[in-house]
Amino acid sequence: MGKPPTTLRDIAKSLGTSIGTVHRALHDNPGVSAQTKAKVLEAAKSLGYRPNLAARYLSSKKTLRLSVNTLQGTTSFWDEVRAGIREEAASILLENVELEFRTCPRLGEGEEEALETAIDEKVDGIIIFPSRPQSLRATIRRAARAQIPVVCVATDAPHSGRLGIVAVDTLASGSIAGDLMGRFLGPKQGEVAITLFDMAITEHAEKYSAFESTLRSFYPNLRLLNPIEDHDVENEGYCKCRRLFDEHPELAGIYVTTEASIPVLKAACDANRLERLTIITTDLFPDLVPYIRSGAVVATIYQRPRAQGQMALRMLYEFLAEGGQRSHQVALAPHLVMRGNLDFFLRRQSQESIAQAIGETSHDLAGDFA
Amino acid sequence: MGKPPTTLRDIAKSLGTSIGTVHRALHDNPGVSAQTKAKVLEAAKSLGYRPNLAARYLSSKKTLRLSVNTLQGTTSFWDEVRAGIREEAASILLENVELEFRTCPRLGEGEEEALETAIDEKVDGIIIFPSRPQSLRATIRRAARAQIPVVCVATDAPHSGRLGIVAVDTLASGSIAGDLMGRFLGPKQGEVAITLFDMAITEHAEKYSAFESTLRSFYPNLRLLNPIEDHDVENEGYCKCRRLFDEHPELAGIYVTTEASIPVLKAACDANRLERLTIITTDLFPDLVPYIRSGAVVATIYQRPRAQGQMALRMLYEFLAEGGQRSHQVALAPHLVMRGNLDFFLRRQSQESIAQAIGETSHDLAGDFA
DNA sequence: GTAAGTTCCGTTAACGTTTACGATTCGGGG
DNA sequence: CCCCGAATCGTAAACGTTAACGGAACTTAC
Repeated sequence: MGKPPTTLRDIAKSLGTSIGTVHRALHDNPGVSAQTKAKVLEAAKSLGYRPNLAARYLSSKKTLRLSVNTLQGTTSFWDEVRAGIREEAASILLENVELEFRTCPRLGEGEEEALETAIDEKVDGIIIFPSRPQSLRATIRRAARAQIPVVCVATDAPHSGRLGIVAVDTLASGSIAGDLMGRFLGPKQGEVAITLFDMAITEHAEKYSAFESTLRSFYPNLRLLNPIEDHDVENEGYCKCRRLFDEHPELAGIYVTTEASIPVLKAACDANRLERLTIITTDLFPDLVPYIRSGAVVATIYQRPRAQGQMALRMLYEFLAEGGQRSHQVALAPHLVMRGNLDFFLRRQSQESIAQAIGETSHDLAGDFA
Repeated sequence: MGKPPTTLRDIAKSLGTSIGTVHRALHDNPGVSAQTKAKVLEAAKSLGYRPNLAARYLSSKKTLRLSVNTLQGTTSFWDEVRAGIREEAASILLENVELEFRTCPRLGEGEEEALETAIDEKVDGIIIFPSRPQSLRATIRRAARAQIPVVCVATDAPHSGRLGIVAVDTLASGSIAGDLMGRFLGPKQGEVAITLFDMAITEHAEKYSAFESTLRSFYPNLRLLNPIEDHDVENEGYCKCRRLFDEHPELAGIYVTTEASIPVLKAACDANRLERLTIITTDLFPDLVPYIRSGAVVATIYQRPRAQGQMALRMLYEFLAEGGQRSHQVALAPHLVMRGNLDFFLRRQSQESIAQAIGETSHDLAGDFA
């Protein structure tokens, strides 16, 4: 418990060599024979050496450059993600991170190029939203080979060699939506629909599957229609939903998983179905607020963009700082927003943007500590 | 942007004095005249001096001793809180915190003494659950006067000079419960009950008020009965509920805010009312699981004990490390657990306890955050 | 056989802060 | 006048790591 930690000097003394050699060996810098290097590594392990980060930072003072490759976005989702990243970066005591934001204007537009320039400029780590996971896989691999850790946020890029992933738990999201839908609609027979971005994206397929399986096992009176894909194109979502409403005049509920929920709501409004539909949406942004307040949207599943950003930065930083042994799979629980607690979440968001406008992290007014 | 930060030496040079004097002045150590001290402080401010934490830690290597004064508890709630604290402490890169746990066996039993010994032993900071806020107020004041920051968790101790408070948002909890209750019960007339610990505790009174106001504004068909207080006494909760069920045979729903929800459920079971009641509970622990799985409890509002612990430790540490300017009022959004997403939360908890049994911090599905 | 180049390794000065110790002044009591 | 203590300040050695430099040994090339 109270043993002083082993230092480079301890290792050097135990081997009868010098501090410089030990340092070179541990960082496989050139200038040390394979034999002594092996000895050093062994001694380090057996003595339980762990680098003193304070000393390291003090000595080298090199800052970590992190690239944040995300989306402009049509809602405030990605602004919140970036705010979370900034906030977490600011709360690091050793102030040794520098953020570089590379923001794509539209879905998939130039995301590969942005990632490539980040790699070429030799940043120390990358946080990325891989909107087209399969087309980015090769480039993420390239980063991994260049020893640049990549953390995915919101969407995973499987088999890409990425370091980790932060996202909302799809199972929890889909099944809470299913549970609520089932309870809200009651025991009558009925049809339920779901809209999503694209079944080819793992997260969306999983949400669908969780929603479907919850309905099937607990609410067999409800029949789930085939999923509607909108590919984040406003018109596509609107048109498909209009047709859906025409073809299914008895539709009882709809779960909108897509980021672009407004077109769906517009379609429901234009089809004069807003009142008779039980609508559950995803995320929270200004345009959605009136629908929630009026009760047209009974609930929305908030994906906690800020927490996603915070966790992503934290994961990356811990890895870079100490070779982080923490989990690299973070699945956040979604939040449920309804009329009653809507103000709580709005207050939060606005507090954040005010604080951001002031330029620093949020201050406290009620601190009566001397 | 790229300016090197100002150091003690910079201040000393600008005043033509020495580094030692500057240091003494900044820490109001004895041995420096009032005049030069003022000059140093002014120069420090005007040069924008901020201490280099890495150097400070490297040089002094004193560790922060933090006392964690919580409850044994009848559920796993407080175990989770402590796990969150431990986890967050372990993730601090400079490993300079030492935790001392002072755990009271029962509610309010010896909590004042525990706090006093923590103060007397001159710990650097305290995380506390003030189960009887008013009776602890004086002692917390004493800590504040002794320059020991105190962070309250789960319950606030107002006007006590405490540094900060971490808790679940009562407004969000109470009103989401109200919203769900209203939607679940539908448009029929009906009576709804609520149980809580004690209306004298701010948090519980606020939850009641939020629940009540949500019902009143959105679901006027539901009538809320007077709150039932159980004071965390098993028998009291059970008996009062039995009487409630006898006197209100048409009761439609009940919101159980108390930590001890099992007695209430037992009462409902013994009164043969489990199926006809819509029950919303609080928190998540093993004994509650079968009720949720069977559908007897439609939903439970999870207070995120782990996140509360994490945030509390973080708040305390940031204050001690850098004089933390962050907000000292953290209100967490509660999580909603239902049949569908129950497994997600159970997986989380069990993984945590496995990791804890192994002896270190959680290596997997790391947590909930912010 | 010397100059130059390699390969390996030891030494040392930083980094910014804390802390212990030494130096200087000034007043006053002997 | 000398000594002592108090008050105020300067100096220097740590803390553990990095990075640059220099030296020794040993090869290769002329």
